[in-house]
Amino acid sequence: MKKATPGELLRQHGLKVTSTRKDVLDALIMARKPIAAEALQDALGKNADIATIYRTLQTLVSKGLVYQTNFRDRKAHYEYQEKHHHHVVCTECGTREETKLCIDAKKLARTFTNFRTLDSHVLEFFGVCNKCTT
Amino acid sequence: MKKATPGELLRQHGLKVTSTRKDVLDALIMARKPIAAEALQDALGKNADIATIYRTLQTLVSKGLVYQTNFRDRKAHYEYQEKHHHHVVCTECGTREETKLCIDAKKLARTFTNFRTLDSHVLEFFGVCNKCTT
DNA sequence: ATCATAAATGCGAATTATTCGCAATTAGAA
DNA sequence: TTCTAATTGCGAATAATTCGCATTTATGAT
Repeated sequence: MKKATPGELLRQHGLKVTSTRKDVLDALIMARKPIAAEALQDALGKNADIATIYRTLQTLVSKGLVYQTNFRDRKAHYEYQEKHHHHVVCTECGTREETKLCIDAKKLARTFTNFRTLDSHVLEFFGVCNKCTT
Repeated sequence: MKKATPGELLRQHGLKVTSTRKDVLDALIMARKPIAAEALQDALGKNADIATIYRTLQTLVSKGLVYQTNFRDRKAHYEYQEKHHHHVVCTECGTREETKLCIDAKKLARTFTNFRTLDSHVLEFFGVCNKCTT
């Protein structure tokens, strides 16, 4: 199957298709990495209002289309979630890399929590990258 | 072995023992749950400056004495890390509960990342609690 | 114990990320 | 096409966190 367009993705998730939403989602897909709201605005060439961007991001996160995380740098980062994954952050230089390292939360939810189901999780690793270690 | 006092903990981690640091660490130990900087100041009876509290928290986090996380509510939460654990957050009512559900990052680091070692990780689960589900 | 010094603190002000209120616009159902 | 609820844009407001700098303090050496 070919990849869905931003508009199709929005529709599939029961969202009204507006140009801002398409633009934001498209920029997130292009970025291929976690990106903060302001950087997203830059990517959009200032064509979008920052408050609208924040509202749009909230919406996308609530639908599971976008992964929201934070790297201990006081701002939220957003990433289009094509396939689920997490990151390793270097506490020295801030470099981030993707990792497949993950946890099967859904399967373990009932054993380890009182929640019936878990919708999502945030998982980020911190360490010192090889460049900074030497 | 009996539990170390805040002062001893600080010394063990190579930190200067100051009264603010002892107070902050003590308040965190008493809290027994994640707490934001401002709430910590309240717990301290306003006796400590908020900027100092933030600096102290950074220090404690960098030494691994304190776990810093965020629950998608725009502020950082800090918790004394006596034994390692994480949380499940209800996206409806904000309730948080502890969970033992975790991942053995150190063991898996070399297989899944290019980092030699991982110092810490943030892991938080989001779902809808039983009260809000019904 | 006293001293010297680097580290930690307190204060106020500055930043910066994020949200709010409201009027104007727009997507999608009828 | 029309109607209506949802979305947007704008400006201003909040709230969390950090900064600069003068003052104080903990600790190691004398």
